[in-house]
Amino acid sequence: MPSLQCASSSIIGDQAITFNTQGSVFIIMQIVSVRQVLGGEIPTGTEVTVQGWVRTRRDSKAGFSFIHINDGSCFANLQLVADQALANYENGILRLTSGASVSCRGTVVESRGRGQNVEIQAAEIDIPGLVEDPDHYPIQPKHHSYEFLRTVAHLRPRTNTFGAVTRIRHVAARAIHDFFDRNGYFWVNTPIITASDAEGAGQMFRVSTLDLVNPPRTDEGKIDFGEDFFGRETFLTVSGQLNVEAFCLAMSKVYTFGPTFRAENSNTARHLAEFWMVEPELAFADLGDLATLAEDFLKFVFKQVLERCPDDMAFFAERVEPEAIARLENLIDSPFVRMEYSEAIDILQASGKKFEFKPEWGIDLQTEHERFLTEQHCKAPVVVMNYPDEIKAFYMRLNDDGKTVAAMDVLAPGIGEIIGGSQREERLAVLRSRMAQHELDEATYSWFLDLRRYGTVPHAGFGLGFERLLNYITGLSNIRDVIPYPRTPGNASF
RNA sequence: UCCCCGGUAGCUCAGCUGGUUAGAGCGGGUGACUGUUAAUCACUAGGUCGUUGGUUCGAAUCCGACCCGGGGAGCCA
Repeated sequence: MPSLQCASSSIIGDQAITFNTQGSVFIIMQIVSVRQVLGGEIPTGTEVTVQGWVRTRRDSKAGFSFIHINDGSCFANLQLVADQALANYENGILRLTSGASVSCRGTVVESRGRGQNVEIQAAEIDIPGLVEDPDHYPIQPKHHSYEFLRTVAHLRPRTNTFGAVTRIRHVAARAIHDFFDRNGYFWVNTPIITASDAEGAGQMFRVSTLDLVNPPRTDEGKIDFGEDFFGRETFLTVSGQLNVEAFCLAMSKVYTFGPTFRAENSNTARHLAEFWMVEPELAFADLGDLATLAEDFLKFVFKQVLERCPDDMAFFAERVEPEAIARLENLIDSPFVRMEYSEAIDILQASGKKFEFKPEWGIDLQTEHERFLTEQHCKAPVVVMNYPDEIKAFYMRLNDDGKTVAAMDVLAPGIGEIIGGSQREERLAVLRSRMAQHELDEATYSWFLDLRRYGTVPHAGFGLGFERLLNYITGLSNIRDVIPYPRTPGNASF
């Protein structure tokens, strides 16, 4: 609290702290977090209450026990020293096992052991909940496989790994909002329920209140969605882009950040049926502006995570991906590699590598191609720009060459496509002809076409998979390990 | 959805060219010891070997089907 220099008092959660003009701290109520104690915010000699869950307990026959607790506030555990003189020592403290909850009143003291600067000399340890059946409690102080932890998604927040993931996820989300806020973007909450299929970005989940067993039928015997809740077929959104474009052409700089749904039968470490997507859209901008935005954006988020989560990142570097910190630092310091799609194809063809799919102008880049470019050729994230129009969506802007569109993908080592974006086709006539090519019904998109009729401007935007970003930051390789409750084909447990 | 690999104690795994009572480490319990650090040492409990059919005198082990998980691919963020 050194930054607080004038007399003041504040209440944060359950604690009330009063400061005098000299900066001394008087604590009235003293429920504090492990982070505050270990961070040196609480002077030694102060009586406090700390609360959390037991990680390990060790007993000394000299008549006391060491209890390590974690409350999620930070990576590190706090050591409680419990003397046998405590009233519930025999019946309570000696029965503490991993996972039990404790509330401890005690004094912050300098530690007499190594491994921590301070610890709590307990005066009283309340135990709201022991672990029943401790020999079957799944979370032990040892290595667990990620596969196993997914089967206990309700308990894995208690592990080092998932605690770190949760804190980093929070900080990254905050950083995303901060980045856009500082750069004049407005957060637009686009609808979750939608009647339009955004460019066929993927299979959609149907939203309906019809009786599935006996639905109303039209005269032709088809299901009568006119009788459905919204009077038409509706789905969960696969992208907020089309909706946010309308706000872009009024607010200039906007973004969405929310859940997105894809009913694809994708069984990979990179796909979820429910994930969070960030979609900025900026007016009066071209593809180059967009690539710059993507780069600035990623660098800002990475920087924030490194600054605010050093302990968590150190853990991932030590246990998961040795390069986790170094590669973020390198990325922050160096410009992204940008290349034309045509150039990427040339590089792949000249590489002499044997690919399962032969790189040829006109095909979409395969995972093996992306990996070569990011992991071997550039050893850095790569922005590939201007793809053949046949392999990209209808709304992407047709380039003057007539055969490519102003699309870009940001590819990250180990993850593949982390961002996909484009400059949008703002010319009404061109957009209509591209819609015709894609056999899209103009009536469905009439409002989207209006945006080109009434004060159209060049604009561009991208989509970023939030969980893929977290995979890249943490080095965790499976997308199911960076979201609290993963939804994948055949699995909606918890 | 396709290709490959796997499912043995609460967890991580060994055992699998078929053959007595299926093992280890961690975790749990008991005890010893210690300002301890995923402590250490001793003892101990704990398993219908994914499910289901089949081959065989005999199956954790071989074969089929199914379920679940992992890796890779496609689709994409």
